[in-house]
Amino acid sequence: MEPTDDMTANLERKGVKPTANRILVLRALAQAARPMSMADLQDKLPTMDKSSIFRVLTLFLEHDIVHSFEDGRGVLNYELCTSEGVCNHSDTHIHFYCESCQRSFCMEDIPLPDLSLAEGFTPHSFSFVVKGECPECRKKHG
Amino acid sequence: MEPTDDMTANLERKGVKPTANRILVLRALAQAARPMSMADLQDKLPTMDKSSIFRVLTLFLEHDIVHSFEDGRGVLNYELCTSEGVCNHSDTHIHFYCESCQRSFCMEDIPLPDLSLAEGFTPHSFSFVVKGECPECRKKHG
DNA sequence: AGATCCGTGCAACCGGGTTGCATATTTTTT
DNA sequence: AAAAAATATGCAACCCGGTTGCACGGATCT
Repeated sequence: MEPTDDMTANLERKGVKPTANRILVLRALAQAARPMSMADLQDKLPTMDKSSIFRVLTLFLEHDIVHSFEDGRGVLNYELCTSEGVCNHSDTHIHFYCESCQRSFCMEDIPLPDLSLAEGFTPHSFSFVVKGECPECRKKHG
Repeated sequence: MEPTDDMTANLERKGVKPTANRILVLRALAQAARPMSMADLQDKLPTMDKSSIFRVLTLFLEHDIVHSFEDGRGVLNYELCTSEGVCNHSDTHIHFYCESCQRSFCMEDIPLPDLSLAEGFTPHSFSFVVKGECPECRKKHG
């Protein structure tokens, strides 16, 4: 995990004032190294109010620090944008949702299939989720 | 639109007793010829209670009369299963969600891209949604 | 210091979805 | 046809994720 100094630097580089709460959220996301829902973050950050987490995430979204997507249940998940300059937006990769442990995974390596839509439909973004069982759960009780 | 007799026959063939409410829901879905959310159905069927619509839909799901999927906002949409015997489940085609008019469309003709998941991930179902603008909205204010 | 701005917590709200329960309505039994 | 059993419906209430109004509190500026 990155030390707090790096967290601070990251936030400042993206134009966000590094308050205590913002560092908490950023660190939680970095530690998880996996998309988290607001509920996940509330569990992990019991000192923070739900609305504060929400506002920090909203701010992070606006500043391309995180991106969000819906997991298989219609719940928003947030994950850190990886690359330095450009945000690795959710519409550039597929997500896997484990129906057993309710966790989301990024399938960064799998290329997005390029599909040709019907005439007249203008795509803005994509949301591709594969639901199933993750390797860990498969081992445990597969 | 199908006459009421056909609606009744359809329901009976799938093993569902054709009550007045069930025919109403079935007809609404058939008329729309497009996925509908519960909210859509509540608008279209003001005589029916929300919970009744919900229970009819749940029943229809169990009997492969409709299938459901999440549109781009995390809202469930329901659409009639087309083929006679086998249900044309949601995971067999892509959906398009128009961010302008909030309607969902089925892209039945577009083949599902076959993607190879990372080792150990077991897929059960897919949810592929493309968000953007539909032809109608594009014309109006595109 | 005083005035201002911004971040935060609390409570309340919203909308989609879901359930418990009591009342209809239909079906079965006699 | 009446009584009993089973099923369908409406109403109200609830759950949960997400969101907002508001007032307090700490930081910033001059």
